Amino acid sequence: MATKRSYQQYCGLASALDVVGERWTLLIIRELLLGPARYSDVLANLPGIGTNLLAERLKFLVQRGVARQVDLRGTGAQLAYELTPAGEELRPLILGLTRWGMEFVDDLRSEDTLRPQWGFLAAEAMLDPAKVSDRHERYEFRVDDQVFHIEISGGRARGLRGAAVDPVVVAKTDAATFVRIGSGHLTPLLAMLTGHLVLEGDVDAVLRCCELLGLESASSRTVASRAVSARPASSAAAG
Amino acid sequence: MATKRSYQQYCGLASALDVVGERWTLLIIRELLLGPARYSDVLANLPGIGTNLLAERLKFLVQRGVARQVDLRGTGAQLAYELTPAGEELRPLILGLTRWGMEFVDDLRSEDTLRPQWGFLAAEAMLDPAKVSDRHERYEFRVDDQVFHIEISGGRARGLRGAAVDPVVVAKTDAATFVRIGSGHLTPLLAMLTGHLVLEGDVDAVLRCCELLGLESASSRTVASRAVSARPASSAAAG
DNA sequence: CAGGATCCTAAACGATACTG
DNA sequence: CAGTATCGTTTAGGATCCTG
Repeated sequence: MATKRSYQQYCGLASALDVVGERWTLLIIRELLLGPARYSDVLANLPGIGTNLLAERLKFLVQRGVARQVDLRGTGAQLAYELTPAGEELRPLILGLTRWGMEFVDDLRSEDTLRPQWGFLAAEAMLDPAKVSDRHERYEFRVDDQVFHIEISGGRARGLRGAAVDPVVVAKTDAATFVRIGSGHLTPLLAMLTGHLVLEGDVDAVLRCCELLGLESASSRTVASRAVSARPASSAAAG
Repeated sequence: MATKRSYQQYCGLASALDVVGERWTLLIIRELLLGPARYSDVLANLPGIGTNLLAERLKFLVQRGVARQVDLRGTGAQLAYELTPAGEELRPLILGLTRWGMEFVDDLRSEDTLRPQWGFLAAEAMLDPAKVSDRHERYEFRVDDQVFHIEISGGRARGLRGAAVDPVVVAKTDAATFVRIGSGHLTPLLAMLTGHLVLEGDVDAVLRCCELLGLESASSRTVASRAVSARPASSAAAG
């Protein structure tokens, strides 16, 4: 039994951390932010967590009203976990942390776990609300086998899973390249030149898309300015 | 030596948690959000952390560029830690977590740690940017020995430490009452009636202030609606 | 006052084995 | 598939003492 450890501070932050501050918990919630997921799906995306720990965390999150179990048996799928509204409220915070953490992403090591669906969260995190154009258009992303898109409408942008209807930009890439670009280790230009990124669509639309995501599409200033925080050299290329 | 454990995931969130996801780390940063603090100040506000762990965490945060050491000797004070710009970027996220965690604040237990300066963060977290009036005015709070205020100006609200110039509202209370009100265990009205809160100033200004902080000044709906998420019964009253 | 060294305990980890 | 139970190993957490 988990002898629930608490900070025992009369403070909102400490209480929040008593609920979601333990190791693995926010990563579990990240998985659920992508939609309902089965126990084994979550387990597969969190190498090293151990079955008992995952079960305990999920149970605790359900108990605290952050997640709930849904029984989809009958619809083809079976048991799954999903976030409650209280859990969904963490989305902007987790996206903010994701964005903040981009600065600390080192270049890919061989032992790193990588899942294409994380690209969806990365894209959501990178969206700059202040840079949304007033057009109505969609940018589609195909990261390995995952397809998602960003919809611009009414001056607001939002990320959606699945293919876009009539996208003005389609970007095809692999998960490693996607995160490399997001973390500033690679520019879209360089990724295209090395064949890791294929961009289709109107040039101006591509530029708007890069702008929206805070990417310097052509120059390499991004790499230069971010390199300060990390290592001296790096080796690229991945399978 | 701390054999830094990492999630080893190529993802912004995992990287963020590798930096600030360990136990105590965000609470240390909370302390630094209130301004530069000495080692022993932080230690005093985090009962149970252990000196070596605090030293290790601080060292790690400095190493990762989230905090830095400042030498204030000569100005009367001495060595202190403060946040770097990268650390300051966590402010909205930590305030968001603080707000989110308010729902999970149980009523005060005798063993809970409580610091009046946390009220400042709580107030900052409760500020609803959508409910800022277009006036120019200041609300002052005196929580035990701590004084801070909220300044409304140009349609924006911000929290500031210290006394306000010409405040339209002055609220005097103790730290426990302050957090109780913020977490919905108590209404301002009830706190006044029991003598734990003294409000001075124009009635309309008080109402605007409550509105800004998301407080139902008169009704008890707040308590009723929040009670659902927690316990079946509760015993109030404390010293 | 700042923080290093030590020691012990309590968790987390990872593997495996088991159950409805 | 969705967990529970157990166990050996590792690591973090916490208390205490010590030093510059």
